[in-house]
Amino acid sequence: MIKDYLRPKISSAIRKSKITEEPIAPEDISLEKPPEESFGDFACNIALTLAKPLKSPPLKIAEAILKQLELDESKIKKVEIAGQGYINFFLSESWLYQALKEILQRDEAYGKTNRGGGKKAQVEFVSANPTGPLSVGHGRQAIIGDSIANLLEWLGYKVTREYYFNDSGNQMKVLAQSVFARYQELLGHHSVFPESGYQGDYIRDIARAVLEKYGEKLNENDLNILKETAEEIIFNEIKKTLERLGIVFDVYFNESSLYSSGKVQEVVKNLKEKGFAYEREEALWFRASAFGLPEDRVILRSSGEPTYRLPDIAYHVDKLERGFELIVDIFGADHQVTYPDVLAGVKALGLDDSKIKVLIHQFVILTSGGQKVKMSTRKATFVTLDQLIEEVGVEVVRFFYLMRRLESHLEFDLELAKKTSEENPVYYVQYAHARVCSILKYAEERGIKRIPLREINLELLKEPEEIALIKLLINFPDLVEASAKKYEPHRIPSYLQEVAGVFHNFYQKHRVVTGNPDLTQARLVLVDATRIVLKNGLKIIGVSAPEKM
RNA sequence: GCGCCCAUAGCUCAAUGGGAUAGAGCAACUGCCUUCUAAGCAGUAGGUUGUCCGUUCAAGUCGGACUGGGCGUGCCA
Repeated sequence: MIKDYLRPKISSAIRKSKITEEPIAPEDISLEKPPEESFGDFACNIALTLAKPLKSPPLKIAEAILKQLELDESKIKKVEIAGQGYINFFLSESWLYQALKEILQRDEAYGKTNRGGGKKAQVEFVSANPTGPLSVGHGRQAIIGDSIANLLEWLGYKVTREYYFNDSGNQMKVLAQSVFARYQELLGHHSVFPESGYQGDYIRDIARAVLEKYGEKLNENDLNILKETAEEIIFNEIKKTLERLGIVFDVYFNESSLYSSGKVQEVVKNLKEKGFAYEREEALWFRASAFGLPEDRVILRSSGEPTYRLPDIAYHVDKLERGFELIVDIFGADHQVTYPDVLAGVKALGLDDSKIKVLIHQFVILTSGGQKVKMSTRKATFVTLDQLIEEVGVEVVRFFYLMRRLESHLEFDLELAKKTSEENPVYYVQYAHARVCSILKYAEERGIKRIPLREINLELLKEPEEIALIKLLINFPDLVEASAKKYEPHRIPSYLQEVAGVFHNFYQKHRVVTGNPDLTQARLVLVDATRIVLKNGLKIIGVSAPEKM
């Protein structure tokens, strides 16, 4: 990549110019895309940032650096000082053509790097307890999580997708009671629906399934059977929904296994031994305050039952023990407060909490006719993810959720989603891919044989639209790496839209299959490269790349 | 009260470790299909980036105060 070439060059030019005593490390040199084409392909602001500490005008510094720059003309054709002291670099065409070739050579692997070095990473997401179908809220997390997992894979990590759930808590008890109440209703018995019970219709379906399987003989002592049946049915639904979205988890981790394996008990013991747990008012407290947190927290209630923090700590200890070098937790905004305790707990046990990266995404705000609706599984005031998929399709759902930053509060209206789905940018990108494929097919049908890459004269690609497209395409690996490192999957859809736009623009102005066979060959390379980038980009975000639309 | 997140075009959102003239899509308006897919292209219009201070050569981006919204703040998960 060109930045990897330029940074050391600039760094060494600074050293040679002797304008500063402290050397500037290559990675500290910022290279960005200038706002305008006439400013070149990369702009470096180092002279501006050095101006202050060196007490020297930026233009003078820039000139001093420029004098010492030794660049290969086959890579950089021109360097200019502009504005208040920017150093602007202009890529040479030969470099562009070389990079373009690389796209075709690497094909489906284009954009993949090995910076992760095959290290084990884990992404935990969704992790909804099986109390009801997934809602449009869960959908956001499911798609963000899956895409981040994809990105890490493209970065060269070996990724495990994991779903953590708890089927022994109070929620599941209430679920069983809710099913029992509906079961009684089916039998025509008088029943009292639990006050905080799950009101969704799916509970009635489960009750019917229970009735079919176990007959009329169940009573309130059989809550466990009801729970297990409900859990099985709901989990199957959840898995089906996820599969429809193309999401498959490697591990479903049950919290209760942390008790049966003794991990939870071990955490308690270790915390006590290290002096980070103490008893007060018959409860066991974790000394979170020792890690800069505002207050200590209860981990074992006076009743002897653990709070959620304890198994969460044990779970993360388990993750680390499984050898993950990178652990990504994706939570909704409601978990904001809990994770610092968990990280502190991990640290208290002498483990490396820096391997754990917690990503908090903001909620989906559900509206109906302009009115905000509070989404609640218990009250069944939610739109299911299945409903949404039904209405607008998997492609739109995935793209829709990914276009936004994690911090963005996503306002969601099913009616609006239906209406705007037809205008969804996902089709814009897919259409570009279909168009590309159609051109390649047309060329093939016309009997145009693709000749070996090394025999093609790419220098014929010199129209501004062609150069613009090449420059954008070769930026793909950089983009993938940046979005992976920063956990910002929304950059991918945004970039793909840009690629589609620049391609459409090129298409409009120039014919690919022309009377000039050499030019045709060169343009087919460009079109093929576009196909590869679009396809690979869509793959990362889990959207199909249709060859026809 | 306290903590975290957000506020950018009429609407939904972008803006790559502060960087040069804040960009797309939708909606509105004007053009472009005998030629590789018009689910497309070109163009017009739309903005004091919630308000006020501050830091900086440079602020949508960093800091502070305020306004409005979301989520939390439990020996519930």
